Amino acid sequence: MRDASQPGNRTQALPASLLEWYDRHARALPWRVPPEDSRAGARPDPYRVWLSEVMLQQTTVAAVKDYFHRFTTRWPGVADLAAAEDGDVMGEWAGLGYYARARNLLKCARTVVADHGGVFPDTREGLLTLPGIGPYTASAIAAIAFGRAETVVDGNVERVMARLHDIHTPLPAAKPELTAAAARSTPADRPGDYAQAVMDLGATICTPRNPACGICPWRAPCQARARGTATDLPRKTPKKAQPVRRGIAYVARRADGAWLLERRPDRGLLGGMLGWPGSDWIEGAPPEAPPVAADWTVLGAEARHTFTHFHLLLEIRIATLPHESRPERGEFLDVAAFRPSDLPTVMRKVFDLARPSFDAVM
DNA sequence: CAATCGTGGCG
DNA sequence: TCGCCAAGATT
Repeated sequence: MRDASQPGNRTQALPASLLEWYDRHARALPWRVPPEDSRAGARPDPYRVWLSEVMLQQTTVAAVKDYFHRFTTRWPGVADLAAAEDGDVMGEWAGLGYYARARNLLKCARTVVADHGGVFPDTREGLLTLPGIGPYTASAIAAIAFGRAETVVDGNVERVMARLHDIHTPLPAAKPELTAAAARSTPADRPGDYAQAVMDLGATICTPRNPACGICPWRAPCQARARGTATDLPRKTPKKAQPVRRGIAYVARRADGAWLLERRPDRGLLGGMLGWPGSDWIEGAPPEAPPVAADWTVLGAEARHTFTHFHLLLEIRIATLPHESRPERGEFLDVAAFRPSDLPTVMRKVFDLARPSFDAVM
């Protein structure tokens, strides 16, 4: 019997067995066409595929679902999104994280409308020219929305390939090797379903911890399972410890109830998002940085938050301001215009800690 | 290539 | 409590 995982085996037994599994176990998702419809030639809306793939970058399906529904309800097509106000899109994205994605989402929508007649390019190469669309997303859209036989490599595919072929090279150095392995088993038929099948497999069976090898459709050809190395793969280069940074956030309310907020610059951490005026976040003592001269009260509780590469401890100071107050930084948002849900999570934490103190007085 | 860039869940 | 992890892109 031949080993189906060996390169050079062109029987395509690997995609066939996985697609058979996918036909029975595909998860129903709002941006997805069911496998039976897909086999009949149906394809999903490229706009919805693009939006879902951008939202899913480094983000779980569970976290994305509500955001996807709100975005597609408010902006049903790419032209609707392209015409949206920046602040509305950033506010709708608030809480999902990696806010450069939202900035690039808008740039991309506007480019598609302005330079492509409102129609997404239907090739990987064409898609790669658009903001926020990298190697993974370009291949995913080309395969899923346009039926092109592109190789889709995300974290799931890397893990599945590392185990299937028992590859011990640590990531990210192993990336080319894993991509080559994935390319060898990408089928010309149903490439979009195949890509989603590998990702479903990685998300539900070939999981990072406690993989369910016993019920895996690829248990027979899997070399890591045969050698007992599955849970050790893929190997990764160790990452360094995260430092603690400290800062001060200033929460102020005017006598008429308006809140003092600030739009952050379009680059860097939380770029383009609404937030409370504050100091820089640094290791060591946080610098004073009040947006306006006032009688600032130090709040007892601090906001704690962990970002990708540091922990943050935010001291909170609050003040009520007179009508004639003219802050050096930030702008007043009246009660009707301020939605706490427009804030990124760290800023919403600050708000939740500070608000009771205002409720008591106002 | 390595660093930057969020958040929530889970063992 | 903590580290790891999730359908990565950009610089």
